[in-house]
Amino acid sequence: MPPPPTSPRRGLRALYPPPAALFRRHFSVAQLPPLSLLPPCPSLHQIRQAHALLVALGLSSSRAALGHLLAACAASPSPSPSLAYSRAVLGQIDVPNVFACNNFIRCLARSAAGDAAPGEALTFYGRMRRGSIPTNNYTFPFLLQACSKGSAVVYGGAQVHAHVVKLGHAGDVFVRNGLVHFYCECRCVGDARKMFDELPDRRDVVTWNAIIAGYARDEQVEVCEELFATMPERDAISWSTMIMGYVQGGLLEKGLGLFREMVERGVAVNEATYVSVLSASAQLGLLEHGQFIHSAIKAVKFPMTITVATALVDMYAKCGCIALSKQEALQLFERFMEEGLCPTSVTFVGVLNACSRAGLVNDGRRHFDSMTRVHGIQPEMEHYGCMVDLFARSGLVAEALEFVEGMRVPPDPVLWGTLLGACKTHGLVDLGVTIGNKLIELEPSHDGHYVLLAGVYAKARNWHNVAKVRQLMSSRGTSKSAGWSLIEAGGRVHKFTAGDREHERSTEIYQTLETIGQRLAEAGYSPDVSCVLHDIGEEEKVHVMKEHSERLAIAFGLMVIEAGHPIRVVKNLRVCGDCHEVSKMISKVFEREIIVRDGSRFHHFKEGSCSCLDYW
DNA sequence: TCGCCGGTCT
Repeated sequence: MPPPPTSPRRGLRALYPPPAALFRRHFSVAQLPPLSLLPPCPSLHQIRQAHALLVALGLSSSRAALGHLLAACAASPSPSPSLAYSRAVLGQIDVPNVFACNNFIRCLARSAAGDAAPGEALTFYGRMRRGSIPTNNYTFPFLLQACSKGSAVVYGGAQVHAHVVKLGHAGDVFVRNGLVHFYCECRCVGDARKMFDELPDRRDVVTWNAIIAGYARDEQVEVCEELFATMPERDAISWSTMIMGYVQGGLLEKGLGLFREMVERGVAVNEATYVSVLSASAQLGLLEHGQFIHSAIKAVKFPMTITVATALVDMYAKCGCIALSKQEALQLFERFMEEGLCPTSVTFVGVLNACSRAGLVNDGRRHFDSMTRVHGIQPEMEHYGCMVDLFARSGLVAEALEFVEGMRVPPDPVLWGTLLGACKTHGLVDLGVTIGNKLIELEPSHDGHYVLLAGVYAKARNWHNVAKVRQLMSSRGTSKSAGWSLIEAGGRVHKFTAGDREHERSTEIYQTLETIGQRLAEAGYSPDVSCVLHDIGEEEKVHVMKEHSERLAIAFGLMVIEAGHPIRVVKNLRVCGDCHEVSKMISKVFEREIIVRDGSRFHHFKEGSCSCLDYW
């Protein structure tokens, strides 16, 4: 009888000897084949596969191998969900060496700022010192990165600085850059500058970029400009940092101008630049500009990374024009999910924010759910904020409150502020008063809280308590910041305050306001004075409101901005209800698109409606 | 094994 044919299984087994034996034959332990096969940014799944191979190879307790596994965790694109895993890996090493420890600190440093993990890095460093595990120059950049994450570790960072000096690493450029970044991050740009000035020959382009970023964060744009002009060499990051400096300092047009210069000079535009410029477009509400950048990204076939996609989602969410593209952000999100990109927690802020602005309650619920359940992303305050805003604007105040109850962290003042805004809008006086008083207690010098609380009372026409809140505010030494509106025309910035008569064309402006008033009255407008918090007569209130700064700016815009072009106004405070209504009507009656960026969001007034869907 | 920039809730 002939022997039975070899089954495929047996054939395979013949081809592949047990992996451990194969690998032992071809590689030494130091070469760590399973780990060297990992891609540069491995997913947790890929890391686990490599780990399984290590076990099969009998390397599951090798200090070197486990150290490399930790390095892979640190480089993983989603370190936060794998933190438990990193801890477990570290726990497998009897006596961790400096390499393993450094990479574990890096894992901790890379987790979300709100987590306890960055703080834990300092504790862990302390254990290293006490356990006589040596530290090296690699330890400190990671440790400082962790310190930069949370304000709770500011003093820890200063202690780390002392250790850097004591242990002789103060000359290391990487360590110095970490310190400059750390001081900038905790708003001590002066200390960062000391580091920067101290050893001029221990600086590289990163040091310059870091200090420019520090001044940018501090809104000291002139210093940024000076440093940018004098730095010995610039890379793409220098350019995008300077662009960001302009954007954060409110000099948005200048930022976009520098971007143009960068492109003209042939500096390679990188991911950060696209993100900066998209952010500038978003903040300016320049939908068309943002779309132009989007098409440029497509034209040069720039890789659609998660970061770029997120910036696009953010831009579309913020610029959302009424019918045109309010759901573009969500469509984009769906599309890149289909392409298999892995969203980050920031992506979800953009997505949830888009849902909130578009009033899409069910989509918001669905995305929030998939974020936590499918992607394992722990919600942060920003996500909660979007959800609360979403519920509140849809009138689901009870659900908003229930949601707050179920949060894993206590609400921050911003979130309470969202709820207070909802109380004002929906006329929930009792709840509004409770929250308002709580907020004033939390942040007594924040003028916005008093204004909102007074607004709650004003809505109920309780002028007595409106006056009491105003008194309380002044007795605390807090005053309502003066409102102003800006408009750009003829290459100049024109600034208006309420009732302003300083402008050279003031007479014409007030005549235009009269004309506006007449035409709106013909269209059926009647003023809503509930936003005026002074205890004055109704007639006087109408008068005060009529001269709000944005009305002067819009009137001026109607005079000088060519027909067919939108009127763009930037205002520091939030738009009042009546100015909002008036702007809507002007957009219809005068057939003019008006774009007002107020203290909290954009309002695109077009054909009688507003992109904020009347909730802000 | 490293650092700098960029996207986030009223």
